[in-house]
Amino acid sequence: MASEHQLAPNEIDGLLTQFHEYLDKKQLRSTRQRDIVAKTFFGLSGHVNVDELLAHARTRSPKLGYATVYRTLKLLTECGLAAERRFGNESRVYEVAGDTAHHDHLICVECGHVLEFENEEIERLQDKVARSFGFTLVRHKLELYGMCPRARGIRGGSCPSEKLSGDGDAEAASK
Amino acid sequence: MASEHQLAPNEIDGLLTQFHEYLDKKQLRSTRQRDIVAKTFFGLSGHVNVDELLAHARTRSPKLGYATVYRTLKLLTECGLAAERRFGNESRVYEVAGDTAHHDHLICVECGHVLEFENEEIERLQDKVARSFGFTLVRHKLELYGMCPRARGIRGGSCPSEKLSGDGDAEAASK
DNA sequence: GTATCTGCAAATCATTTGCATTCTA
DNA sequence: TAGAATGCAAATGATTTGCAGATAC
Repeated sequence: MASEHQLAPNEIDGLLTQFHEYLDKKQLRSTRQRDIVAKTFFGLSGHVNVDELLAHARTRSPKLGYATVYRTLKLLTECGLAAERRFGNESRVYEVAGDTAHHDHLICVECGHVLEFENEEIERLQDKVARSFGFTLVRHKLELYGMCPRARGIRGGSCPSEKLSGDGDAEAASK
Repeated sequence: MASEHQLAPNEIDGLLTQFHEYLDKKQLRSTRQRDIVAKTFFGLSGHVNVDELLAHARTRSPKLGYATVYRTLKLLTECGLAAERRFGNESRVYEVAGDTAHHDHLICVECGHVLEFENEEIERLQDKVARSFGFTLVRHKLELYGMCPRARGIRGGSCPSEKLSGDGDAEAASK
């Protein structure tokens, strides 16, 4: 999918430690399942949906259920290690925190493929706007919806915008 | 709600005409219910959710059902007269098209109140980014989440950010 | 030991769909 | 009149919740 790099094992451990610290602080318990869900999540890249995460996590803990995954993702989101996203009408996907801070999304309205980009200047302006209203910016969500070059020409045809993203990954047929 | 102005009757009629043209073009039928839903929608300002819209529309057509409202909103969205939004985990709300073109949202993470803003410069940059990927920008969604001044000081207290927006409308207790 | 967590199944919520009936072109 | 739209109710899909048993502290 988009432009994410797998995290290195030591990075994963770092995030897991942060998770544990959060659990401690909130006097919640550190359990085998929570660790599995968290580590599995950190090990995945890009936009992770609940089904995917559950499937992967079940290789380590077969009886794991949706409820636990949802509950754990909620915790991860609370402590900032995961970020929820929703594109168009799709259902939720989650991203690992590290990525989160500084990238936004460019979505092809024809083929649905999602690219990621960063733009310091836009971020700066966002901050400025927020401050002008007296707000302290916590996070933001910017999604650009457009037509990729192919889609614009060949309306109705397939729209392999991923060919443009430089990470050659054929997931456009999804959904 | 945010900073919307009620549309004038002639503006509403204009939009309704556009809707009819779209229906024509698609060879769909113009019906009493569709008109009622559309006009009711155009007459509401700000972020309209389906329940609200249904409730209002039922004053004119009591047996109107959810299905029709959803189906009509889908049409309105297709032809660009409505825009779907989704903030955080809330369910969908719709905005009338006119508004849509050039404003984005600033949301207080404490009190949930939503302000609107416009920023030409950000728009320009968005366009630039999209073009740099070869995309033609169709629409965008920018949401800034932050803490309003009161919330930052008085954590846990109420967060009447609407007091700042200059349109003195007390809907913060919503949700 | 006790409060918290898990896993299951049942519940909920928003949205969509099937179908008999009603209406528009 | 034929094809499309409505309104109801039932279906769906995603997410949440209740609860009995398992587990962490």
